[in-house]
Amino acid sequence: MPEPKQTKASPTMADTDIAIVRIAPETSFKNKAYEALKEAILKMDIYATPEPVMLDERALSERLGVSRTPIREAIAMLEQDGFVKTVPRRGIVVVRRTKAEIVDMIRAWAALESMAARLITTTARKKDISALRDFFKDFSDDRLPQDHVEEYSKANIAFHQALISLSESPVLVDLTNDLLLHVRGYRQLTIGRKDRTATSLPEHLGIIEALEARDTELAEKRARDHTLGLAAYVEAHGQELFT
Amino acid sequence: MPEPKQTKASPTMADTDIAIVRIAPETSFKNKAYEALKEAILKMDIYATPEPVMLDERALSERLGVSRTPIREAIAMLEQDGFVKTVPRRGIVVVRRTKAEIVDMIRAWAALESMAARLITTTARKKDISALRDFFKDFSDDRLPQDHVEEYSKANIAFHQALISLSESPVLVDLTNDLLLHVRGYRQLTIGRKDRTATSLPEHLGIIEALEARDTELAEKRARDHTLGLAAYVEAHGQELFT
DNA sequence: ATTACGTTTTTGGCATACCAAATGCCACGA
DNA sequence: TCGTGGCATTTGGTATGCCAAAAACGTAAT
Repeated sequence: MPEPKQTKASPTMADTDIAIVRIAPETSFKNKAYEALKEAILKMDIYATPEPVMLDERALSERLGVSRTPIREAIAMLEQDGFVKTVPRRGIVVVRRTKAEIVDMIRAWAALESMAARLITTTARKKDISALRDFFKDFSDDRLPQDHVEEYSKANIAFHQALISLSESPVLVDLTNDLLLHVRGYRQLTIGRKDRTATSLPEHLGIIEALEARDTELAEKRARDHTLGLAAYVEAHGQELFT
Repeated sequence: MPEPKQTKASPTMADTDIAIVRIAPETSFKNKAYEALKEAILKMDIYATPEPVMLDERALSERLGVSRTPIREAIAMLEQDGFVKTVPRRGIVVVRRTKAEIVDMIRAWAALESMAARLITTTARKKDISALRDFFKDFSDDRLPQDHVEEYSKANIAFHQALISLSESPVLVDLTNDLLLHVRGYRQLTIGRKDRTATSLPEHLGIIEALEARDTELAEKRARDHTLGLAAYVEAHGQELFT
């Protein structure tokens, strides 16, 4: 094995030469198809039509300009993610979550985020914690979140993702991101509701304060209760959305 | 190869006959390969050899008696699970987790389990909660867990899985099962350690008591702290295991 | 018109062939 | 001895073709 032996005083190749960046891995068609399909699925409003949304391998391979093989591998990956379900000899159906499933996911999210909050109180820098306020700097008493629901919704998601990231726990980050992807479609119509938006911002600030105070238990509790509140809200008011 | 074609059976078929159970879906080779490979990976001790463990598509397809196509689809799924990583033009490598990653996973597990405990206090039946003690009925002051580490380890895992199941939250169940699969390999050598085993059983009983008492906060705290204790233990003593 | 039944079409599952990049081996030459 | 270049091999990536199960369609009998 040609291991880079640093003591090798070879005249031909100095260790001090320009940085070679390992070239470009050039993602495979399989991964490209995966990304493309994932994005397409997340973009569409799955809960709009009553009939199940179906995918066709051959149609997809034609549209993406590749053969069925990488498409099928991408489908297999998406199925692992829980985005699609292929029924043998029937077709590939985009999975629709029930309200109960969404609520369940939000609860798991709450669990992970509260743990993130716990970790943050012991490891994150004050500067980074305080920076979380910036996500809401465009809102104030003069510019209420409930009057700019769409914009606030984006800031909201960005805040939560930044919060989790502060935990410096890749597992927590990845798991919550996955959950968020599933919840998001449903969420477009829920988190943005004015009635919840009003209480959202103060709760966020409360979480930040607890983090800054290094109050582990309080931060955990506030983070948990905030997201559990969303779960309860969806459970109570989600009926009008679908099913 | 000409398969013996089974001709369409009876001419008339009454709707009133026995319940047909949708036939057998007969899992595809793709899924069979997925299960087989997953089990094989979990069974082997990945942390035994210094060199990375590699898989070969063609060798696998030959051993399992199927073509490369379903094998590749199975590999794609395993990669989504994080069990393997395929490096283009290089090979498929079984992923080895670092101690830090294992600790991180255990923390996420703690988060999910504490949420499960929380839910259980509000929904589970007393009878089902109490039944959790049965997992440890073979242990007592006369038969200490630390004297039967292997056996206790199995009971331990079964207890945790049963606990999570009581939450009746499919998401929590699935997520923790996934995490457990990853931790398990590492875990064979950690959770079974005598020094931790001694304190494990009392903590479990403490969790059960809090659940029975419907003390949401206490149950959550005990469940969390118990598993976080394992994380701390691995972080402190896991060095001897690998890396 | 409706039902029964045979045919065609569609669709996912699987096998196979070929490609190109990465490696390894080995002969050749300084 | 050591490095160099090239050829054969290995390996994952992709394209294609065929198969059988199902659905879709069509047609004839009641």
